Amino acid sequence: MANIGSSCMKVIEELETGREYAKQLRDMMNGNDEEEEVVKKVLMSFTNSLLLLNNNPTSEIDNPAKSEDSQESNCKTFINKERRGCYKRRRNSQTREHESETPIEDGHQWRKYGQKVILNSKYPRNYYRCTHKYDQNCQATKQVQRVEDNPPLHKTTYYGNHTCRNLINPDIILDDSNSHPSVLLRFDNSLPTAAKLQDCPFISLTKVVKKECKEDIIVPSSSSNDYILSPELTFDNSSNSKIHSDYMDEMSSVFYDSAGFDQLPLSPFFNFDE
DNA sequence: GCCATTTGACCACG
DNA sequence: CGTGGTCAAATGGC
Repeated sequence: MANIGSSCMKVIEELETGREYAKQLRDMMNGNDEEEEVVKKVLMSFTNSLLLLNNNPTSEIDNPAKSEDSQESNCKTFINKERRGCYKRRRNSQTREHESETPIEDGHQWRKYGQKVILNSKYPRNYYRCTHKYDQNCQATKQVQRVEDNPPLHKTTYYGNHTCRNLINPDIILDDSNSHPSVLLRFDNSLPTAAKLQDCPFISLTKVVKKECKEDIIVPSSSSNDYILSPELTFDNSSNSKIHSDYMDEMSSVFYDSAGFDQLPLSPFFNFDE
């Protein structure tokens, strides 16, 4: 686990950068009251976030019990090591389901993070997140559950869209012409599972992303249209500092909860009022 | 030692 | 309060 204190400092740095950008935008505004109002709100959100973080000194970070009551619930995961399972539960939008006799390979790398016995289900449900959750803030998750015995039938439910760019096999991850260009799923192919990638000709890609790419962050090309996070959000141009994943999780959850996906590439800002 | 998986704990939601 | 989704320490394979 990353050092919470230093991560916190990075978050603060990012927020300060965001606030500066918001100020610049405000200064560039000329006359449109509606736009100015939105920018003011954005500015206020950055300021409030900084205030909240600055009111939680590192001593409290190291001693979660002290600050428990003062934390917003969605900050607990970030601030508080000891309290697991605290998160913003996703909504049911942007799901896709697929059933097949074997668990399908969709060309992305997944990491299992949980397994749960489901009521009235014979088999446990397996939870996977994208391997690039932390290095590229890819929010895609999937759930795989065996639903039938004979013939074996596995139901895979996808949540969110991949924003990562490290495909195991780009040939099978093409496009979804009905929706956003970052939706990169197609179900009519199969590949070996991630665990069997030693045999896969695309193994070189998996080596690039070892350690879940904690070190090998790949900056998305600004000319490409198949990522949905604005680069302003993700990287500090001046310091070239790396993002902190937990903060980006929250940012992204705001995206997923409050915005339509077709708006995502356009807006580097969020509405924290929701 | 590194990394992915396992599994119990935790907490949001209905 | 029960269920399900996620976290993170423990564990095991390489």
